[in-house]
Amino acid sequence: MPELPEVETVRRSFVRARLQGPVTAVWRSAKALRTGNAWNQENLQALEGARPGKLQRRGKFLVWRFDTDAGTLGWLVHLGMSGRFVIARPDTQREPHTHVVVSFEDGREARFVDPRRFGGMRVAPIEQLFAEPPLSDLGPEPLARGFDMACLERAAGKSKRALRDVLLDQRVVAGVGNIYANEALFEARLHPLLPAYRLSESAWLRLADAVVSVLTRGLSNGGTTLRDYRDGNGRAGRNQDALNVYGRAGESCHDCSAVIVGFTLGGRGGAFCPEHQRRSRARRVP
DNA sequence: CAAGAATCCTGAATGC
DNA sequence: TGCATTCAGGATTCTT
Repeated sequence: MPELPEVETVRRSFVRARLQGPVTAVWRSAKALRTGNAWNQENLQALEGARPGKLQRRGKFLVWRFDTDAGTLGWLVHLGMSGRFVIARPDTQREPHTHVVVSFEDGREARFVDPRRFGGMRVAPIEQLFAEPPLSDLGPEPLARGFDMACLERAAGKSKRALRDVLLDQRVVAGVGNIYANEALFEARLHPLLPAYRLSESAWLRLADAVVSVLTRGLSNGGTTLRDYRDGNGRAGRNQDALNVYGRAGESCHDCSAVIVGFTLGGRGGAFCPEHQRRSRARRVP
C-alpha cells in the first residue's frame, strides 16, 4: 500500500522521466474508481492540450500542475491500496486493470493501473484543488521543516484513541499509513494500542522522531513492496527487508528475539514486539 | 464530538 | 481438483 515514501518515490521517477507536453490524448476505462468519494470527480478531458509542469506530493497524494491558456490545472492522484502510476511507451501492452492513460507529445504516456480501484483522481483549477478536501484537511508534512512533537501533541494529545490510529489519521500527520505507523511505534518503543493522552513529553518526542526516521529510511530504500507497489518505472522497493514488526507476527524480534504479536483494531491489522513495546513501564515478573 | 462500523473492490489465501 | 468463502486495507460516510 503506497504511503509517503512510496508516493514520493513515484513522484521522483516521474520528475526524472521529464515527460514533454502538451497532452495529446486522454483515455479512460469504463470502470469507475472509488465511488462514493465526493472529491473523486475526474474531469480528465480538461488535460487535453495542457502542458505538464511541476509535480508535487502532499501526504499520499500526487498533485501534477498543467498549464492551459485558461490557467493552471492540478491533476490530483491517489493510489489507494493497489494503485500504480507508471511511465510507458504506447506500443507496450497495457497491464490488466489499466484505468487511465494520458498521452504526451513526446510519445510516452502516464498510466494509472489499479486492480482494486481504491484509488481516486480529480482535475481542477490548482487553487481550488488545494482549498478543498481532501488536500485542505491534511495535517503537516512529516518530512518538511517545522514538523515536530508539538504537531502531534497539539492534534492528539488529549485523544483517547490508540496511537496506531492517531498516526493513521491524515489530519494529524499526512502520509503515514499502516506499515510506517507500526514501524514508527516500534522505533519509539510505544505500544500501538496505548491511548494517546497517556503519553509523556519524552514519549511524544520519541514518536515524532520515529515517524521521521522510518519514513526517511523507507524513502531511501525506494519504498516498501509487499505486493502491488512499484515506482514510475515499474520497479519494486527494497524497504520490505527493513521492516521490524509490520507483517512479522509470529516471527521473532530482530532486537530481542521475543515473538512479534499481531493484533486487529478497527478492521486493520498491526504488530508489535511485546518486550520493546509494553503498555506500562512495569516489568513483567518472570 | 468522538469512536466504531460499514462501504467500496479484487486477488490471494484458505476451507471443505 | 475445484468451487466457495474469507480477508486485507485508505479514506469517507454513516451510526451509535
